[in-house]
Amino acid sequence: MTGIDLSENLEDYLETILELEKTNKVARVKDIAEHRGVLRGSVSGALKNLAEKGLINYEPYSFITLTEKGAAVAGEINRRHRVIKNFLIHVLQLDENTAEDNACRMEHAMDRSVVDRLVAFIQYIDNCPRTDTEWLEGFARHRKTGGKQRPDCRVCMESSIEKHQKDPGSP
Amino acid sequence: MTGIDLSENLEDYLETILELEKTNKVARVKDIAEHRGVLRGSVSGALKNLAEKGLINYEPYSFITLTEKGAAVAGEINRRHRVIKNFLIHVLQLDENTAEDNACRMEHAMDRSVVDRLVAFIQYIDNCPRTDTEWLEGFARHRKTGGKQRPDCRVCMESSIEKHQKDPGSP
DNA sequence: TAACTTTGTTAGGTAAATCAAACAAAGTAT
DNA sequence: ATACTTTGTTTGATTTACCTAACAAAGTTA
Repeated sequence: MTGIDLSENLEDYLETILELEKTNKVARVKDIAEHRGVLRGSVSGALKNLAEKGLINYEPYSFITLTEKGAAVAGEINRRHRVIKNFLIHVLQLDENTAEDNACRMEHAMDRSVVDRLVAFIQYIDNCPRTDTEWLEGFARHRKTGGKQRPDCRVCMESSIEKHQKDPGSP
Repeated sequence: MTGIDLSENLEDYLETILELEKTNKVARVKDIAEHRGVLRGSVSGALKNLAEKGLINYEPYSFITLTEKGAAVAGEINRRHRVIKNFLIHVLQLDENTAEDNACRMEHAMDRSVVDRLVAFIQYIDNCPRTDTEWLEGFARHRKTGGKQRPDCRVCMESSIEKHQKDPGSP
């Protein structure tokens, strides 16, 4: 889509550079190395590679910034990351760390089309009055009780209908 | 969990061998190579590796089978694959091919804990009368209309309540 | 059983990534 | 400005996974 086929590694480098740009204006080899848990020497090689592909502005010993093209690619990867993490935290109700770690890996494994569908799904959950906060709390309960203990479904659903009548726009 | 840390590649080899065992009783180098889209020479190397790790029964020129340990690992990977694919098809409503391709990649990227949570989520959807077939059809509609055109939510939910009254065990 | 085909192995080479460690450039401080 | 520290680069080795191509074993057929 963005017209570029990068290895997972290079994608991660781009994402790292994007984050460092956000906090520090520019990225430096040392910071990239720390962020990614590799040695500085390893970073230099990757940077040459990204520069050749026209994704970063880079001269030896210079600061590093994303080109327009690089920013587009990094933004797309970052979007995937955020969508997946959001799903893991707010729908699957996983903890922050697990969500972050898994999102980091999943973002390389999922097609754009799948991420888009996940966005639509989250949006549907957010808009349909069936799947409101009560429903999400129900999932937490379901997990904890192993799905054994079923609540009174009629009562549960009617309460959501009432809420939706009062404020059809909320959840 | 299974006490083994394999590369994505070796995981894929194991999974392939499991599938070939199912259809052909044993796996052969040629079939593995075809299945994975690599040359036979590449397979030999991987097999030595898996044999060293005690995951397959393998002597040069012999048939290949999974050891008990190998079958456990392959089974776990295969379970992930099935769960993810099931979610992609039945919840996100993606087509078979997209689901298969993405599941193949995602299975290496997701912790067991996340897959377990996904299982619980699917189970919750299957059991809660709010998220019945009608709700899933609603998602299809929501996507096609871009989420603009909202149905009458009260009517929609009441119809599900009624169905649930008649047959509380169905969805 | 001898010749041919298929299947499996080995050897040597390539491409990512990494590391360790020597080296060079830049930045800082006295 | 010189010495010291930090930061960045380079080189050579290692690992994983692949390929090509030559070779060897097994299976098939006449």
